[in-house]
Amino acid sequence: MLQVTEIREHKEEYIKALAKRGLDSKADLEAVIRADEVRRSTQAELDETLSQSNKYSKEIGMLFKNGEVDKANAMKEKTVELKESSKKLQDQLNSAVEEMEQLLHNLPNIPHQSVPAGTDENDNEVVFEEGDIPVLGEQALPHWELAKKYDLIDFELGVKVTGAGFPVYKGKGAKLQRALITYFLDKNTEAGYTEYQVPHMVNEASGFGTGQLPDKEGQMYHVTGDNLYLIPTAEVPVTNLFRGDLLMHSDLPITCTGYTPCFRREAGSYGAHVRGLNRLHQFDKVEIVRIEHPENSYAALDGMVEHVKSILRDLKLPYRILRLCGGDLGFTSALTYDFEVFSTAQDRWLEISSVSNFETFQANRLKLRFKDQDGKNQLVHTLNGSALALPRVLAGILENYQTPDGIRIPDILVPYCGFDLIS
RNA sequence: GGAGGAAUGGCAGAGUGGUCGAUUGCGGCAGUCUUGAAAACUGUUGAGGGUAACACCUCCGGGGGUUCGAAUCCCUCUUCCUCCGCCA
Repeated sequence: MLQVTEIREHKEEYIKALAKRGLDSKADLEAVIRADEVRRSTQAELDETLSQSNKYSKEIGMLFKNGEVDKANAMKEKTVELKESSKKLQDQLNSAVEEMEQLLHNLPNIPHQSVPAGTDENDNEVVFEEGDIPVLGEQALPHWELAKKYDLIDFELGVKVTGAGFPVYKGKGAKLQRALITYFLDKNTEAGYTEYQVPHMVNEASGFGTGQLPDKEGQMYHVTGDNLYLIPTAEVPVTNLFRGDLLMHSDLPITCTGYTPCFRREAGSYGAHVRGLNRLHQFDKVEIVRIEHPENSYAALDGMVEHVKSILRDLKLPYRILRLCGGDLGFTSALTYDFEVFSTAQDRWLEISSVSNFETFQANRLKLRFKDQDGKNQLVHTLNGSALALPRVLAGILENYQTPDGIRIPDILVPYCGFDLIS
């Protein structure tokens, strides 16, 4: 959520920046400023009324104490009118605040200056590319066929038990999955991230805190009986661990990692691009989250990018990094780098990580602040990234590591798997 | 699920209708002492709105009510604790 004071001070810059998202925000921003003006003037009027009635109350108290009952009762009558007008002003204030918040909830984050303008994924900027794309023979198969051939994943069983998009991992497929999770967590904790195991369902306040609600209501599974949401990413429960906190500057940075399954409804997309592991309703992901001093957040973002790079180097997978354009940038993000692995048998890039700086956008909703060196309370910057999302990494490994003898296991994973070939 | 108790500032913990936004301790910050640090001592220190700065207003788990006046009384919701029941 954007901050009103910032909108007031930087209206023109904000309009320009939001235009990179293809958003004409002039009317909305001005409406926010207007609602805020109404809010402030109503508040001032209300304060004045309350101040007057507080004064009367104190005097009445004194009069009673001195036994001047008649005078006190006379003064009571004076407060009647004040009470009525303060009630009316309170109602006016509430509706002004509500109107302002409604508008604010629907405004996305301000893109960082380095974010390129653009309308969709075609306008994303490739900023880095590394790793050799393997040359596979004619007989190379896409991962869903390899999964079937070696009996690693059973999509039909998932359909039977739950529905499409809920795969069942079996045997070496399940073991490889577990190996990846453990390896990612080890890698992240070695880099200083503290491991957390968090709930897989969250309440409404948490969904709001990280920005999934009300914006993406329909994309989360909603447990209506208890009004809880299945998490779409560990970002939600992990970041919300700190909701409402007032930290000390010496507490920063806070760095967390956690493995969770992720649940996404993602309705309305079918066809070749969502086959196999490409898009699922339930998938596994290891997430990293950082809570940073505003001055350090972009250095931290670079650090996260380097960290994810090192994982992909370990796995020896060919990948590239994109800087998302305004049109493809998530609602809450100021700057996002997407990592994509090249899936050789499908001849396409698959997104396996998304690393973002949210600046104060989430912190403002979370009321997550810290006391800075001058003793002032400031909003923190929050960041997160996947390190990594499992299914497409698995797809990349299956496809890129396939040989006529079977699927080789990347060296780094062999100790975690206990085997080096799937045949 | 049943029966009781509780929720107060970053934390701990007083306060049961009228200078209470709240005693005190810890923590934080500043200073004295010290080569420096620790200890000790002194001072300072809740949050939000508002203002050029004051003033002023709001906030004692959330919401509602009683009253001229509520941390304090009433209703309601949530959460936590104790006991009982059920259970991996």
